[in-house]
Amino acid sequence: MSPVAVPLPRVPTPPVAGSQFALLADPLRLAIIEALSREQLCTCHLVDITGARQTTISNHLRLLREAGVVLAEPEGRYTWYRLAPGAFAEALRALGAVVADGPDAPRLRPACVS
Amino acid sequence: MSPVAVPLPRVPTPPVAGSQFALLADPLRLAIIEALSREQLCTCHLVDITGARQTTISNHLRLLREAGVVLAEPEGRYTWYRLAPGAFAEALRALGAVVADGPDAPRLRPACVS
DNA sequence: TGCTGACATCACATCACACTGATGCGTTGT
DNA sequence: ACAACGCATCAGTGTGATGTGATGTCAGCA
Repeated sequence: MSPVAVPLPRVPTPPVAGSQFALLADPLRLAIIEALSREQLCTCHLVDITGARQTTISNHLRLLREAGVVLAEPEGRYTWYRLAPGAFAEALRALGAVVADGPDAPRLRPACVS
Repeated sequence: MSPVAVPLPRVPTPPVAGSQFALLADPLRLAIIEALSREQLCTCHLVDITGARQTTISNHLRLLREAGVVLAEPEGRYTWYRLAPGAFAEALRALGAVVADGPDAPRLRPACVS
């Protein structure tokens, strides 16, 4: 590590979008998110649906909770989970800006006059 | 459980969507993708823009190429890169199905009668 | 009051991924 | 023909993330 050396912001993208994509990248987490987008569920339901172990589900739910994309509502012995309102809106916006189903992007600059 | 134990498809999501999210999850790759969504570029441009090393950029471009989301067009000494048409459309569809900015999802089943 | 069930937390092992340096290849220019 | 350049590939390394088992906590019930 250099002593000063700020981590270097690479491109004008809200960094939260990248971390939201990371949340969606794991297949088990994506299954959890999709299930929660259809109905509120508690942990044991997700264990049944996905076939993963309770500890694994709980770990992923903690990540999703800390990222603010799911909300936990303890109710007696159970804990109901649901998607937070506006969850992944940032990722959707960033992805929409990229997909751009128009014609090919132009070549704005000459080849490598660094 | 069946004795043969097939790898167990977890949820009816095209698995390609998950891997597309994985491509978007890395901040450097996201920077490359966003840059290519605005204009076609060759490797050296991406080295300039991102500040990463040429080898690193080349590695990421290979991943993006193999995933079919960017197209390479060699032209003499240079290689122009651009986003493939319809790249990340699968991810956009999957994400759109999840975001659902309506009211909260319902509780369709009782708590944990596994 | 003691047991069971739902869920969270912790420590650990494993594994995949990203970065790097060295090297090779094809093209351009002199 | 040789050098410089753009770019790809390869092998090595370190780090972070994921799954797992053990354990702890709290609520409900007999």
